[in-house]
Amino acid sequence: MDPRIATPDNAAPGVLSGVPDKPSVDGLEEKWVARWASEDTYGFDRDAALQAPREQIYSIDTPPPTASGSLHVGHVFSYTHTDIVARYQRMRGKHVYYPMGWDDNGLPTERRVQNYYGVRCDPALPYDASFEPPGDAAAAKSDRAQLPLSRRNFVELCMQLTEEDEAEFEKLWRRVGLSVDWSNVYRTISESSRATAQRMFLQNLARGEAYAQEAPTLWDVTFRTAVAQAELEDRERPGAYHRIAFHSADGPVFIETTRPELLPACVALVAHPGDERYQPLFGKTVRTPLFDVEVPVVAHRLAEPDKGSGIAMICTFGDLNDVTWWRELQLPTRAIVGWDGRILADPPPGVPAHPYDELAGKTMFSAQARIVELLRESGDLEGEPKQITHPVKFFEKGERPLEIVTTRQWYIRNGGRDADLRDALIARGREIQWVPEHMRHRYDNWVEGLNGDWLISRQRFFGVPFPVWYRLDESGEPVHDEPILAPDEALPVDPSSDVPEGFTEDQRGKPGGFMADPDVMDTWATSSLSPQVASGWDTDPELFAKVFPMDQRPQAHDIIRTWLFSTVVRAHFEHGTVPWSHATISGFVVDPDRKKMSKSKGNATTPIDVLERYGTDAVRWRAAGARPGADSPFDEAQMKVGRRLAMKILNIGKFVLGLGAGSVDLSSAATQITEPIDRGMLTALAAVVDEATAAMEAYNYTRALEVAETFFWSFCDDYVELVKSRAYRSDDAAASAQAALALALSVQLRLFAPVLPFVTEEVWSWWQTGSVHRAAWPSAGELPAEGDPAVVTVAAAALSAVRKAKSDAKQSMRADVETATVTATADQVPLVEAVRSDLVDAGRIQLLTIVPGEGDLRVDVVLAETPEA
RNA sequence: GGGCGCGUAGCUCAGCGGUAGAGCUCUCGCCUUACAAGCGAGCGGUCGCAGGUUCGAACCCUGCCGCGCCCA
Repeated sequence: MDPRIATPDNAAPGVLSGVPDKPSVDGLEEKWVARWASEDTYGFDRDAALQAPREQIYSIDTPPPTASGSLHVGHVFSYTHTDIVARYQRMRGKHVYYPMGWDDNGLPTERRVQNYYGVRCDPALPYDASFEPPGDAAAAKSDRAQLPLSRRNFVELCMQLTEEDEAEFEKLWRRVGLSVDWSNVYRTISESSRATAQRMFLQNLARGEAYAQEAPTLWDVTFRTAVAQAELEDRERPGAYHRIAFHSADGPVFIETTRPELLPACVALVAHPGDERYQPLFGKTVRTPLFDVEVPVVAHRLAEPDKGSGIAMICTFGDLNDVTWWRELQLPTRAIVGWDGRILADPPPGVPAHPYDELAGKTMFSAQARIVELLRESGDLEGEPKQITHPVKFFEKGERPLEIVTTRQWYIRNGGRDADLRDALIARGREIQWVPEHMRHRYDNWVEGLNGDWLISRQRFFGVPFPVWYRLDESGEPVHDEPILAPDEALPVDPSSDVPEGFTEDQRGKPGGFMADPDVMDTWATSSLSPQVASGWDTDPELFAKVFPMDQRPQAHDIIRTWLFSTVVRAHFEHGTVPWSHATISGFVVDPDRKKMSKSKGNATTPIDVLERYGTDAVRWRAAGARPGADSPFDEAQMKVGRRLAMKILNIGKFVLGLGAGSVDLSSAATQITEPIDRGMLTALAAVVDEATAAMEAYNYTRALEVAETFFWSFCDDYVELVKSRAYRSDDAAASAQAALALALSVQLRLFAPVLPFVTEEVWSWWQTGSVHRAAWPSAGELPAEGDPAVVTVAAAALSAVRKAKSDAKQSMRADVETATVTATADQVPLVEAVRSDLVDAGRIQLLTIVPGEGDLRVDVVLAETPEA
């Protein structure tokens, strides 16, 4: 038995057995986490839910945390927000479908495995069944020292490490008190998730919503993978404008460029159609310096007259504008940038071998240096390069500027190239209830700014492969136009080890044989299916029909453009609906400098430490103080306040139950409550219940907590102080107080239960059966409606005035008052009279006089003589 | 450059047309039989600035200034 729990022998007289002598918040997590698990308090009753009407179900599309990462206080806050809502909905009697997922898919896991084991994936290597990871991982930090191993071995390590990580995460989440149904956990890399992702992809493909295309693509040269628009970020980088002369019959035409090394890739010059300076040149041609290639001068609205000389070279491809110009003006392609970010060995057609050979194989940096030398020698560089800083596109996880490389990639349509689809997706956004409301602008903003379809293929290893092979023709070239798709019953497949029907493994990579599609899906392409994966689209259609579209998608605001949007796209195509009715957007926890807390910045606070020092309830209390969508600073002083509230709930519970409230029959309590102040207090509580309920319905858990808490402190400090001596007695007036205390405790424990699950459960367990978390959310109907709350406020004001007199006289609150004269308005006089006896007891007043008067309530106090110290 | 949000007490934030609020901090008290990891009392603000609407503006409107985030 827990030593903190008092046995009947040492329990205080009149206190229920099981109530500890000295309640403590410490140790409650261990006790209740174990009990909730063994009693399956948060289990989802599938059979009952299937019988229930849809509105009796509440389903949550929990964000699967990145298993390879580590959790910080920010995660604890946002997951707590969701849990508060889940607990509330459960208490409202709903079947709460609240699974947990792990995102163990993608680049972060790859990197973690590389660093943890000191290995790297080399897809060319064969599988080694006896492979054991090196024990001494720390020694192998540098890229060169990493041990190469096959893709299958690498993926096995990914699976292994993420499983360990996930076990740790689960332990932490349980300690945080998440009321997740832990029998329902999914992994984004699991067989069923892979099957879902592949099946959904094939559906998209069959309906024409997915397609492959050879096209210029933003390319990270470090990771050697394509990246999507959503993964871009602009960074300010130094650069220089080079003023370069193109040659025409009428003399030189000067352009200014930050990328002179792309000169051999130039296919045209472009100026704005309204730019009078260049009107005469439109439709004519000029010749490039050094290479002497003839290129047209064209007009396009995207050219910026006030940038540089107002005329620019179009290269294939220097930036996204080049891609637009190339596409819209139907220009030729002269690609010179390779997958490794170096200049290709051979010049594009029409470009002379010399001086191209001076650049071939060079990095962009050295190529630029060399071409500047050449231009200077030929006299085509005018003046010195002008240093500037300008925004350059980067992969958000990358360290080198992106290049644009023409590759074959898979895309899903997202409205970036289709106005009708874009409008339909914006309309979907309007069907979603956003919390807070203004977050929908982020969505609209993003969808309206899309400039291409969603690129979903990545040239990586640990992810869901495309379930596709290609036949190889007689010369060994893949026939991309006729992809071989995996049959539905075979999913999930790994085309790099599975063989398509009609072929044998020894035909892999041979002319006349086949090859696998080498790519894996982008992490968002798989996580965009979290509602389908979590709800059993692929595994439990009956359940899926019941819980989808889901009720809530909780997430942070930084991934509205990625996770949220892509989820909407997939549901729109597959189901013709939104994926959920509500999107609840939590803010960040920021450090004292208002910087987002993140592990990479080194300013993250480890949650376990905070949870241990202040207790889970204290941390959850602080989390609940951060309103939906609002960033909130991490401040340890606030945790202490939460801890104090948790302690207070334990203490008031113990006290109230000890006063006799523990033996009150709650079902008939209302009939025993006769004293005006008791009825007034409960009627005030009824209003609090209504307000808290309305706030919770609007997902405003902060407001719900605030009203409950304000009431609670005044309940403890004023009401309980006023009635406690009466409650000690054994007459009808005592019974009234005891019944009121019991009702108030029951209601308040339930109001606090979603935010403070541990202490409320502890106190509940002292006198009730079952879990408070399965009890009904309180309703105003449980409480007397006709009491006058003003009785409590007037009595509290009078008591406060008496306290002030004692405090001013530097006396103990126990000091006797000889006379107290309350001056109150005519309306208030009967109210004060109604609490006369309680007031006299609480204030230790020998003679209380109540007189009518004007203005605010006033109490004139004469303290009794103090005995000489 | 566009969008969104935010500027209220030293700090964190409520309030969003009717006499400026809470918690923390700070100060001064109090062994008070639920709680000293507690309790009581107090100090503290021209509500970013400037106009406007109104009998009345922290709140509504306009324009600035500052901060943050998202997108170009």
